[in-house]
Amino acid sequence: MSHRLASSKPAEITKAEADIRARLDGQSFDFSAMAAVSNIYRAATTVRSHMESTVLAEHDLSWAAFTVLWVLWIWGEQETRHIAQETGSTKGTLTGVLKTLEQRGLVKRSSHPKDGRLVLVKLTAKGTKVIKDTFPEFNAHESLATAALSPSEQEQLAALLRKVTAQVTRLHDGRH
Amino acid sequence: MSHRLASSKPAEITKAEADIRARLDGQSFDFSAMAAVSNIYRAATTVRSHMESTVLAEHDLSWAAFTVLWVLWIWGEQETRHIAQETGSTKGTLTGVLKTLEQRGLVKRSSHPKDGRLVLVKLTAKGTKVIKDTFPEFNAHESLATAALSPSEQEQLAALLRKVTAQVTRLHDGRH
DNA sequence: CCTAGATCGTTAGGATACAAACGATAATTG
DNA sequence: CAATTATCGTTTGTATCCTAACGATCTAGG
Repeated sequence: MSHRLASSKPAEITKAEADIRARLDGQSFDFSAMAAVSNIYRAATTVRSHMESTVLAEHDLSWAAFTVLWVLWIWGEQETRHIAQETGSTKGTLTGVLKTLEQRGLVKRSSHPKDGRLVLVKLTAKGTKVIKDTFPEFNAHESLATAALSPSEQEQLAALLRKVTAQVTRLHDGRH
Repeated sequence: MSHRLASSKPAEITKAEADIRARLDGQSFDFSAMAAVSNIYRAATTVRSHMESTVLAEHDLSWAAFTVLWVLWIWGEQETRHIAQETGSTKGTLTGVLKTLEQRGLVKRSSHPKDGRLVLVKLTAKGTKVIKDTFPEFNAHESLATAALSPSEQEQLAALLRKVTAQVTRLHDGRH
């Protein structure tokens, strides 16, 4: 028996909950919060590793590299700091990803004409072709991944997750 | 402007969708699937990094280490392969985590009496104390993280995510 | 001006995780 | 019983990502 808290079988979830309550021995705790958080994490790693081993591996792209190309494709030339915000990675990580992408000729870096600290990044023709070829395939796998949900459930899921992200961000920023 | 697709403001989401549809230029694609997947990933990294920098840092535990202690605490002595399944990490990763935990005196490894290939792992008294102290704090932060959702929404979220995980797992295993 | 502080991208170092190869042990098969 | 096959945990090599320190550049205040 495995993945007990992540199981989709109600009986196993109930069993897991009972095991946990027994161990906590009367202490109160928030089971639904725990179930929500642990399933967020598990779903994320499962989906990501699936995408990496299927679509992204075929096109020789890491998750981070794909995300960068996608952002540049949708919103055009961007400052590095904005790419970092959009993709949710740090500046340091981005430096490495951009270096790789530039070596492969998929993006082009240039310095900002007005502000010498900034670096602008844009897709090359080759990079545009790569993301144009990759995205439909990626999106098709996203469709498959969420195929067990109705469209309205998918939107509901996204809405719930946005609330969680916003709440945690608020907690984190609020401490400073 | 940042995190446009992850925004909790409907206007920004609509704007992002319009940008994407414009770029795709008539190609059909599954927007709700994309929104669901990208928000799963963003919520996961946000929550994880929050937990690591608050609760887990105080107790000097990594996310993986915490998960291992938790599994051992709830379900008692386990074979290594079962811990790997429960925590969703690979055997190789687990070897490293267990080595660290054993050096710190939080877990104890022993060989299976009947099957020499297997390794059994259990909490020490010290390890039990650590997880007993850490979990309530961790769970309190899980509560905070999901505080923007009602209890029923939290359960709904977990249920939707379980479906996604199960679906992707099915896709992945089904290919062999 | 010009100096002090802020901001940006890069770099360096460390932590984490995975896949593949390996040795040891069990199970299976003839 | 012998030999092949399978399974388990560990090791090794690689890739990824983060934090912190750093140099370069811009901005404000005197």
